[in-house]
Amino acid sequence: MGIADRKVREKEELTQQILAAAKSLFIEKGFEKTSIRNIADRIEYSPGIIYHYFKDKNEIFHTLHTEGFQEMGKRMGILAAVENPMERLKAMGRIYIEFALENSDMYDLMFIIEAPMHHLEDKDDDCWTEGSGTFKNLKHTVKQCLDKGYFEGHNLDALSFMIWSTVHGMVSLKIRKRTDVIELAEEEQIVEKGFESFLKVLDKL
Amino acid sequence: MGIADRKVREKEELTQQILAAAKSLFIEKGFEKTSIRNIADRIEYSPGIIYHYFKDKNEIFHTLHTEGFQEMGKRMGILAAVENPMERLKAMGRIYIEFALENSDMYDLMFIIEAPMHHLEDKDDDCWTEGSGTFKNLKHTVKQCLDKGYFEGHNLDALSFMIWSTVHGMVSLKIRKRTDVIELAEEEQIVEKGFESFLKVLDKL
DNA sequence: TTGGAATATTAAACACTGTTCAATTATATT
DNA sequence: AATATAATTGAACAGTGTTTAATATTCCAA
Repeated sequence: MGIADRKVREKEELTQQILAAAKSLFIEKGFEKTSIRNIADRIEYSPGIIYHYFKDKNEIFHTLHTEGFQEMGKRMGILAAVENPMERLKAMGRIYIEFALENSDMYDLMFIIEAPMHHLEDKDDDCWTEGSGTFKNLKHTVKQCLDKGYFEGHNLDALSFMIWSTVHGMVSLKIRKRTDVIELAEEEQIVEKGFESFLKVLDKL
Repeated sequence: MGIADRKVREKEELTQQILAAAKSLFIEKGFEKTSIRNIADRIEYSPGIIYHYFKDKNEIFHTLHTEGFQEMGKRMGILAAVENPMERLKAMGRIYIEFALENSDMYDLMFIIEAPMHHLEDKDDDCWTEGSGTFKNLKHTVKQCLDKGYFEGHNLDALSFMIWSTVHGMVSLKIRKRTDVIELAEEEQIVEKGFESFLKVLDKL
């Protein structure tokens, strides 16, 4: 059935074209300001066609969202090699920030943007399964730190959430441009500097 | 000049009506999904009138933004009474979180939303003057802590930014609904629990 | 090779959006 | 009461997401 195969391939190709166009437009103009017509223009098809490949605009976002978590998961993969949980925790933070700043559009999509969370609320999609998987990994590492005697007197859930919040807070303030107004000496490196402070804090715990 | 006075008063009244309607709609539906026609409907005027009171939709946002910082500044006012900088820092965090969760719409407007930062970039409006003022206050308190021997080995700017990021991260994850997907035992109180962890961390520094 | 079925794609339409502006209504002054 | 001024309107423009009937293309069997 070579023909059917080719058709599947062609359909897949257009799907990828739509996703690529949508992604680059989301980066350029943001989710809200990207229109279906914009996407259709870029791939040189009529707007209607998009609704034969995706239910609606949110589903396009949703698909990219999932891809984002997969990319992040891939990057976190190397952490398995790090034996010491404290070192792993620090490396996790570094990779997290690196990913966020290098793919700020994706990060925005994954952790900041408002649009389509309701999509994920009821259905347990792969998407936030990945997402909560990432958080579970963090918790796992924090747990190992606790077991080793670090972070004495801390609650696992609360501490894990706080750690996540710290790195998320830094990158999201940066991404949403709340750092350049704040009159800091080295605004450009503030996230890196902040992360160094974060590492120092971890060492003292 | 009683007539002119009344006219000014009436104009001011309609301005306030527009702002009140816009605010409540922003809370209900969010900034993007609130239309000028929605606002006009609520105050029972035609859409056009709004453009005689505000330059555009962004200016409405901008005005509310400023009000948000004023309200926050007011709340931070009581901190002047707290002598001990460490205690003041903790209280600051508590007030910040309290404000953010009680006025999540405003907080969203002030620190998360993307829309109209370009408005503030060139002009030095009262708005982010207030905003950076809040951060300057934080820095001032952190400085006093450093002077008292706390936070040894830390850089002022970096540590202040990290502290701000931690509280911002917690409330923004909550506001943008990234906490209810994460499968935590007590999701409802996670920000409070996280803040307790934060306080414990401060004590160990 | 051709006819018909299946599929892919389109263009037009619907109800919405922010914004502008000429026309209208209401108010104030002379 | 007539006129000047200010406030308000509603229609229009160009854009949005989405649906759908019509069209174009591709496929397979006769």
